[in-house]
Amino acid sequence: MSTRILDHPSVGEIRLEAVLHALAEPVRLEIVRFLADSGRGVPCSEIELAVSKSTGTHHYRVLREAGVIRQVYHGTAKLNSLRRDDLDALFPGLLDSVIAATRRRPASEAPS
Amino acid sequence: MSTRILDHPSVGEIRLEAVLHALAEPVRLEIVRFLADSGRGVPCSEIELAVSKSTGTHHYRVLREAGVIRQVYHGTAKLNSLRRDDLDALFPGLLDSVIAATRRRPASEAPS
DNA sequence: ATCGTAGTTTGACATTCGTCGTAGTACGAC
DNA sequence: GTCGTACTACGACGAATGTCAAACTACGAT
Repeated sequence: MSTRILDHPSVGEIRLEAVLHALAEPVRLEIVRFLADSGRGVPCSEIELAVSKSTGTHHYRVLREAGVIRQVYHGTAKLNSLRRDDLDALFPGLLDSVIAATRRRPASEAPS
Repeated sequence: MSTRILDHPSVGEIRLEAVLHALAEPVRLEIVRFLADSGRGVPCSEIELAVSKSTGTHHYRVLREAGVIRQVYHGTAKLNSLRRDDLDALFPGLLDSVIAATRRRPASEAPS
């Protein structure tokens, strides 16, 4: 059998450092931006990343273990969504400001 | 002679990932919290950190190179201050939410 | 039962990171 | 000048991180 249920940190277990660390990476920031835009559970396969599949899996896990996203299985797909409510309650304004900044500067960009 | 003038990124050079990475570390977060509380140029020696002096220097540099703090020499002391204005302009709400969260959970803490 | 799709796990690797001690530089005071 | 204070620079070290390919598991459909 499988561990089809994924471990998520409870709200009380979410640490600021872990969240910031999770967000401080271009690939993961791209995932967060995408999830913020599409609002609902998105399968990993729908988000095109510039890295291999296993690296993608790794980044999703970092985000989940930091408490940034929620992942639930739905058949063979794994639906990802932002934990907006929890993060907003813990760190009001944090996610909003990061997402807003990410939208202004599309992904990763070179300074002028 | 000396390089008594320190390089700071211009506002346009500040990258979100670098700022988040700089903030995603307990010692650096402690420095930021301290600077936010005391408002003005604070010498490194005034902030007691749980690491050696050379490690402290390293963390100050990471913060400066990410654009989070400004450092200016004043005699032999190096005065540190938050780049609140620049960060607020670039990422409105980000610094505020991080500082607020840091104040709620003193430094680094274990989940319940 | 077979196949394909979706995602994971396991090693491996190079890079970055946080840490330290030691030696060094810059400046003010004496 | 000499001394002390404040901070830096240089290795060095182990730990963590991002990356990949290859082999694997889980599920749905045929």
